[in-house]
Amino acid sequence: MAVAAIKQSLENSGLRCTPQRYAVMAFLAASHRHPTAVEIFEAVNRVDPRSSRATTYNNLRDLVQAGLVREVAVEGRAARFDIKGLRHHHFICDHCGNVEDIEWYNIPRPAARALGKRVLRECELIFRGRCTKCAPRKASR
Amino acid sequence: MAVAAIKQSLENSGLRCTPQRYAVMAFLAASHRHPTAVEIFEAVNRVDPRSSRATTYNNLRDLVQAGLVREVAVEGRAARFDIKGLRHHHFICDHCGNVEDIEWYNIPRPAARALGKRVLRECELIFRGRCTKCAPRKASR
DNA sequence: GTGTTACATTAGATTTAGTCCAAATAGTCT
DNA sequence: AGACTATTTGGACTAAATCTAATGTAACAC
Repeated sequence: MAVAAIKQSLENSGLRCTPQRYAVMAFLAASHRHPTAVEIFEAVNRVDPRSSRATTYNNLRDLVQAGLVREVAVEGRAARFDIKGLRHHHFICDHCGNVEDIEWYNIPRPAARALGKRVLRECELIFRGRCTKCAPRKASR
Repeated sequence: MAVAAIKQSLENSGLRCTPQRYAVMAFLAASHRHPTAVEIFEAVNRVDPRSSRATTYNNLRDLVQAGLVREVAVEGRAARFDIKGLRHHHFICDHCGNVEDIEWYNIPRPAARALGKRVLRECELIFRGRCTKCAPRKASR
């Protein structure tokens, strides 16, 4: 993702493109993993400009709220973050907790009856199992 | 779920049916909501026998590991637990964080190519939006 | 029954993840 | 420049969950 593209999407969302905010976006765009907030905080602080922990969390919250970033909750572990580029599903490794992308494909919506009066915003398919790295080993947890 | 049925499923999983463990299962079986660990802990402690916080967490961990209970991580909130009865999907309310069941229907598996060497254990469909209680109100968070 | 062993429970300290706060700073607009 | 608002900051704080080490309990063999 180019510098200008990040700037653009921040401004389109009514968010200022501050150095700290930009750094979070740039790191997420460059990373193909799904880092935790702490990983993002540390990565940003390895280069200038520095960012405080609170700012990293604030920015992640704002970016999620603006719909630019997705937050993925993982059982028993810290949440992971993911820039919203191509649509995709998620694979969560039972063993190491890493989140990986699975190529998008359409899934049928639930019956209107099953949904009732609920207002559906989005569906998300989550696969669980062993990632490539953890697959060959014997389960140990 | 009957007393005997709970006992049975615990023993089938190689878990002793201790009073504390039983109480967790019984509460989950009786509850149609998806309580958090703290809610379970408090509910169990309103009746005898009491259970410590650590025990509640231990038991939930064991039950999840045994496949009798499902843990649902919710962004920015405590995890919720769910006895594995009828298969179902989940609806998570953006507003109040409550988790509700959506009637099960089959979803297509990902292409073998997309999965690669990963070992798939299960798929889970998560819907997000507003639950019936939160739907009519204007968004406030 | 008694001993042995493995499984469970407990209270409380600890860790981890994340939020809150009030003051300082930096953009943006006119 | 001056006014105004968004943003950042460090540090205190909170909530969720885990760890620890001591104690208790149940099951099985003898």
